[in-house]
Amino acid sequence: MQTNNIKTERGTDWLASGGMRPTRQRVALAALLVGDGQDRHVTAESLFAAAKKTSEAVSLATVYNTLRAFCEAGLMLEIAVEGNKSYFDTRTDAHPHFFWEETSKLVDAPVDQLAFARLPDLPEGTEVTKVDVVIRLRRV
Amino acid sequence: MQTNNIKTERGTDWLASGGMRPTRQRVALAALLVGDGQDRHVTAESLFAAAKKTSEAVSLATVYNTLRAFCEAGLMLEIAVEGNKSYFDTRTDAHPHFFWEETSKLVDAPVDQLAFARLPDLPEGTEVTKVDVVIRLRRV
DNA sequence: TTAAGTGCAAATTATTTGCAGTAAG
DNA sequence: CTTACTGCAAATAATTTGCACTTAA
Repeated sequence: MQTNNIKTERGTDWLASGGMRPTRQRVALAALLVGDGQDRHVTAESLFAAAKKTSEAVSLATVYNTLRAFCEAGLMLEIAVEGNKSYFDTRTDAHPHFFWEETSKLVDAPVDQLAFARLPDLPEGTEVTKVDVVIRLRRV
Repeated sequence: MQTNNIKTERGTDWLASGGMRPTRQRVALAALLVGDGQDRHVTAESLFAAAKKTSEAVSLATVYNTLRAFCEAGLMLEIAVEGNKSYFDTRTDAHPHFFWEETSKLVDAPVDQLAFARLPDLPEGTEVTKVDVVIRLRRV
């Protein structure tokens, strides 16, 4: 199938850009994550469920280990929005998030629409590694 | 001891302001949390450890249940900074946090020093419940 | 060939819950 | 008294790890 070839190719390129060996499992997960060129937010469980639906299933432990590996390779970022489960984002530049509390859904917010007029003075001897902004939403 | 009476009294008042019955365990935890009038950030484990050092020990399960109850009563807020453990803050107004990644320490950042020039437009049919800002720090 | 990657099941960590006993109003 | 609270131990949820097997380079 042509479509899948393209997705696989995108995934393989993405892996290569992080210096990662294209194993069968990684290629399958990468195709799910970046195959359509869109940014994606997943939990280990949600990605595991998505993989199970394809012809290339991957074990849950490998999904966990692979997401960690993608983060270490700089291909993904981990985001803390709930105290109990980890979210992973394929977009790696600094940007804010919308989070629906009712459905636990996480999406990107437009980065160009966020601007700080002022950030708090940093404590002595520290520097910022990252500023996380999570805008929590409720249906109205 | 006079000091402890004051701490206990502050804790009891705080419980009352949330409409909570002042049981022995709650009073002990409240004294640790708000006894000196300062805002405090704890995890269930850190509060459990602090309680164990006093003459009024509390079981770990009760620490968990009580922190949850304090949040439901509006006396504390839960903050997500790491995907694996929950932090609880005695300060309940909207304010940013500093988080030391090396030590997993969480503290308040001065709220008056934070200002948004612009926030992203919200998706249709939603309203903001809360905007979380976590400034992650590294020792330099 | 060989170091890296994978999958299972068992281990760990954080947290919740069932239930019998205890205490506050 | 009576209902809410507590503590333990067992249950659950999310995640990691040990180890034998497999595979990309």
